[in-house]
Amino acid sequence: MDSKKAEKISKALADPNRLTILKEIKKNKDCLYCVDLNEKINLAQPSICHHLKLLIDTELISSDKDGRNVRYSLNNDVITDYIKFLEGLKI
Amino acid sequence: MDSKKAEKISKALADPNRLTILKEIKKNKDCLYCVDLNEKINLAQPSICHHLKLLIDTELISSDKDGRNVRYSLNNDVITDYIKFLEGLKI
DNA sequence: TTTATTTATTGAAGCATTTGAATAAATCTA
DNA sequence: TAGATTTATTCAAATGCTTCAATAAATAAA
Repeated sequence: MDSKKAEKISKALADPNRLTILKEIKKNKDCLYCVDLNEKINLAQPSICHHLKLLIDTELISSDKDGRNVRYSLNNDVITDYIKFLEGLKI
Repeated sequence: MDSKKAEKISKALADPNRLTILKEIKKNKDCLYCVDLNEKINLAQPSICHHLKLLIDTELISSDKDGRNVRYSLNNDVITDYIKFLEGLKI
């Protein structure tokens, strides 16, 4: 992973609501519908949608259309690559 | 490491110039003077100072006064803790 | 087909971050 | 001590990010 990608992922992780979304996805065993987040996060629906889009852009999560819902899941491998980048910063 | 701290570190890592500073510290074997950065980074001195302060605030780096210079060094343990937080996000 | 539900988009307000000029503070050197 | 060098601070402009109201689009249910 290059610096540009790491910068984008860092930016995606630099928001309390987006971290909450990631933790909720984990809590729901890698499967979460957008509508469930409206109950968990104190934000208007377009704001949640905006954060989800940002997480998808960085490929931290993926989306799967399921009827009129969308199911979100975590991309472990992207986090793993990001961790490798961070290990590379260490002395 | 709690979410609040992880969020701050993410924010600190979410800037190309700050990532460059960290990489330069590594390149200089965990020992870098501020004045050296002026040659490496295309920013005015107050801007570099601002970024360094931010990295110090998150404890990603430490500063040691050395005469009229300041020596910056990396805190591996904070990166390690941040990585542990990220591992905790994975499924 | 009509209505309800879920998600996405647009646009604007409010807030935070980045940047550098000006300047101050600290310390080294002559 | 006077001048040079290095780092820090203040403040304002420019830019970017977060948020939500309004609205659209897509699909399910009645």
